[in-house]
Amino acid sequence: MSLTVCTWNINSVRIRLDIVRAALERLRPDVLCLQETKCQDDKFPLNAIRDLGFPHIALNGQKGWHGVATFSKRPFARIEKGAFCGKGDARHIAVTLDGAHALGKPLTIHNFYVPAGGDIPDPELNPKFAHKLAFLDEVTAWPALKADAAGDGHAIVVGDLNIAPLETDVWNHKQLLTVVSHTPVEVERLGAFQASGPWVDVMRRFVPPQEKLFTWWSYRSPDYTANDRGRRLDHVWASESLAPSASAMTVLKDARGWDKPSDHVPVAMTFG
DNA sequence: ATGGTGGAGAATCCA
Repeated sequence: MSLTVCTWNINSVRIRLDIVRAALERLRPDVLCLQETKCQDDKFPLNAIRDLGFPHIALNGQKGWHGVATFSKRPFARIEKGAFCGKGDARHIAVTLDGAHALGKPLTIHNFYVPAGGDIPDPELNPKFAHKLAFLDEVTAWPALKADAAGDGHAIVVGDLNIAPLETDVWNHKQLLTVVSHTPVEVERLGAFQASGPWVDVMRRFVPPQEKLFTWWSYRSPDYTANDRGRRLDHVWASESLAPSASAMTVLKDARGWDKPSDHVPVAMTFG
């Protein structure tokens, strides 16, 4: 008995239902967390998702951009939507499964879409970068999240965190030190967020920090396989109580080469 | 130093 959680920045859920189906057939998750759904809740393809075997659907969407959604084979005992930085941005949803599953305890899954931060890595010059840092600070200080990490149940943080923290999380560490997603100030903020749980970076239990590991390849390159210029922007963190149960991981790199791909690929983590 | 591509949704804005 096990439980698999998958996270994927889908970059528009409505135009990629076919590859959502394909990824589900490959990964067979119990829970799928999507980011960048780019879909208002009242326009969400609920029936298509139910037909894929996910009767329980939690939405936090908005028109045009951002948006997160979590689908589950098991019912939700609780759904919570965080609002950060005084904005109405749809960048978080948390669901709690009761203890009637393989892990035997209530499980809360936080699904995040952290602001990308624009192009200039200076909060004085670039309000988007300032927003990214402020968002991370607010999440780090969020009492509900810390309580989940330290609570009696299990907890997971997944999502597009838009930061590649390790040297091996980017194709060229030195070259990307000044590129938003890998700058020291962001990496420090992400580290503070991770330490606030504390949360365990379970992906790196399967691929050691000495080895490169990517989940995103830019659209702005004609061939994503050329020189493998990727970054690890998507993450799975587990509470300390849950981390030892992580038993398998798949980064579905093939998905970057599918028809009409997202620029991110799905990451599936099995527990138990 | 720049531009490269892709989605939303109606001109750019965002990634």
